[in-house]
Amino acid sequence: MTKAEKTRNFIVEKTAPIFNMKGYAGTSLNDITAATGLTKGSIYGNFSNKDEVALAAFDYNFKSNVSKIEVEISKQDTTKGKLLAYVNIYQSFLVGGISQGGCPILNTAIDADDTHPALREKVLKAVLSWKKSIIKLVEEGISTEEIKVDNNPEQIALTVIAMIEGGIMISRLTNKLDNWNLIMDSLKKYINSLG
Amino acid sequence: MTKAEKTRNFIVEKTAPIFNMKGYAGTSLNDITAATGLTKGSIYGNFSNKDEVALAAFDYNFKSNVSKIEVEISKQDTTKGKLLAYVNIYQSFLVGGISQGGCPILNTAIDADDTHPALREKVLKAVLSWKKSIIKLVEEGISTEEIKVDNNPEQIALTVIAMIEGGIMISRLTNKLDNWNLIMDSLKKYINSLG
DNA sequence: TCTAAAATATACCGATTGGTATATAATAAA
DNA sequence: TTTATTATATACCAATCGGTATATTTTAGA
Repeated sequence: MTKAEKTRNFIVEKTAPIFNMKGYAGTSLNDITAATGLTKGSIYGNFSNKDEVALAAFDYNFKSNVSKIEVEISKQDTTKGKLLAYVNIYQSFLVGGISQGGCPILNTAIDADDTHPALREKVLKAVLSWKKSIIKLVEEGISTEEIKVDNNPEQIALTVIAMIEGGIMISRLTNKLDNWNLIMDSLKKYINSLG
Repeated sequence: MTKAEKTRNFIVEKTAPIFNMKGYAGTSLNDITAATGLTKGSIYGNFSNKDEVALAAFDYNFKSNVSKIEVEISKQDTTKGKLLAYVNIYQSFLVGGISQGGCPILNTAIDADDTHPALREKVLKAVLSWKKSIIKLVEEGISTEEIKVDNNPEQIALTVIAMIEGGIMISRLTNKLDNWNLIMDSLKKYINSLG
């Protein structure tokens, strides 16, 4: 890893939580230099513009998210167990957790939806990939007869994602873990009703 | 209504969709003057700063939301019917609808959560008031035995809100009404399972 | 219709925005 | 250790940011 690569990673790591909290328009180059201790010259020596930093920051936030999910999912050996694992993982977004500022998918989706096509495209792919992995999980559950055949895997995936992301929004806004627990209890009942 | 009051309302009406789409940091005073056709002098003659415009814009977005909800809810005479009415109302956020740019509660919650305490406080109150009105609805349903007694009204309220807001995020991002319909089908089943 | 008050427009302010040209410093190969 | 290259810092740019003092216009009451 060259010096530039190290610096690039360093910049991304330091700015990822800022972009997640303040959004694209709300994060200035001054924020970036302050968080890294570097100067503009160094930032622009490693990225061509603010957009590139923001895109790399989202990739970083999402990937560190995915890797944590894969670890937790692999610990479970049933489909329901794997689906329920999401609850614990995303709870970490509320109590400080992985990415400061809540779920990067939710934050970036809302931030970029009407303003930043390139960033929007990245979040879209992230959601579709999340959806796809849940669908795969459910289909495996159906084939092992753990999940009833009459279920629609895509509907399950979308419902799980909606409840988690909606739950994060409410619980972060109200700052009440109780709210999260109540919503996730509904999600657990939903998952348990599938088979 | 004085001239100033008219102008104030006019500014709020014209800027509300912009704040909803671009967020607080993403909306500039130039956006405000462009949308209204007025000058900075006129804006600052009616508002003391950008914050005040943003706060008024959220109030406007939320209130026009609430008034539409009240109309639709009052058309229904059962608790389940009233709860299901939310689905149709919030669907209008997807197809252009009331406020351009999606649900102002979701957008502003994500936008202001870590950045704008005053705006955050307003969204918080909006969500709590929404939650409260659903709880009231459910409690009425319990008293008329339409809803089973063993249900937790607060949990129902939080679950409904989470599914709607999560559903809006996904459906707006993917730009697929099918996704919304699938999530709302889950919500309908959930509501119908309550009694 | 005249006039005082209210409302809007003009012209400006310093600060900050994203970005760049160039000088300096650090790095790694010879 | 010298040197070419790479990487970072400095100093600057025009444009835009939110905001304001003041001039001009519009409004409404006498």
